[in-house]
Amino acid sequence: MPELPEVEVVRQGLERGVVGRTVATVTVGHPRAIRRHLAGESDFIALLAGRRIEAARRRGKYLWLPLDSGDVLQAHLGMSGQLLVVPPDKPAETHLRVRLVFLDGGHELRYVDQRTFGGLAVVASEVTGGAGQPAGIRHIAPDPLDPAFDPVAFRGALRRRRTGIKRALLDQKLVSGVGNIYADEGLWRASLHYARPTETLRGPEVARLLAGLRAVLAEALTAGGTSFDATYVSAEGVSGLFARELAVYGRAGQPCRRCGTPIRREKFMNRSSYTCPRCQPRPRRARW
DNA sequence: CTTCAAACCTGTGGGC
DNA sequence: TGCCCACAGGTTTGAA
Repeated sequence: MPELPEVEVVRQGLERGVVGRTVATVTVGHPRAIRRHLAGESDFIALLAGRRIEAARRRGKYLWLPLDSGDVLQAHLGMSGQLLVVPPDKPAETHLRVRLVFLDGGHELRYVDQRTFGGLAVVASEVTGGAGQPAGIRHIAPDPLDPAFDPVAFRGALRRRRTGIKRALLDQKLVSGVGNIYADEGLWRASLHYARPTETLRGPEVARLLAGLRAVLAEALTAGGTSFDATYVSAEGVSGLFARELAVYGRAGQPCRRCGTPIRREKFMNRSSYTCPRCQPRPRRARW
């Protein structure tokens, strides 16, 4: 669901809404939402109660809140997760899974998730990580907008792969934050087909792809993210406006914004891929 | 080690 | 109205 722009919008909302505040009580409404917290519900609650939230951080699609205990509250929104900062008297959402009440009696932090693919966990922060990065997400690569992102390493890693370019873009170990929407949008901007074998990519093509990804991610972030419905909203419940800027995603049959050819939708990796048949011709050697 | 399909969930919308 | 299928922005798992 949420990709880099949407998750970053949530992070910014958490920075405004919960950083500097101290947790009073925690309620877990669905055990599946904290299944990654292996020690269980009572341990999860005990590690949060009385702790002050020091910051709101993100890597790729992962979020975490460093606590004054040295632990971090880690979150992944999965396909349908939301972290909402709402008044305590607001009625419970249908899929409310976890509720954090604060000592100051102000707005609560609620984890709401229809499908529960995402969830929360309290984990020890990585000692050597510097920024207190959770140990469990060390394998997540920097995102294309991160100063730590290394384009040379990215190109090398791509060339060593034996798969199609879109599959590689969705692999968070290579580059993070990119999901189905922004992979399709980035590939369209670079005029590359999703089934292009990674090992055949030339240097300029990788540079074009990276530039396309960076541009679309930055523009989407400025617009507050992509939101087709009320599932993808900021911590304050606001929908982003980037859906109307999309070039290919969800635009099957509509004219390509570059050449007018109707956008094509295909099933790929158990999901949909959108391409312009003219701007992004299928490579002779296709791989997926 | 890499690659890939299936599984994990709940809900919505379209066709009949 | 109801039923059934396809589909939804992600990650993990296990098999090959």
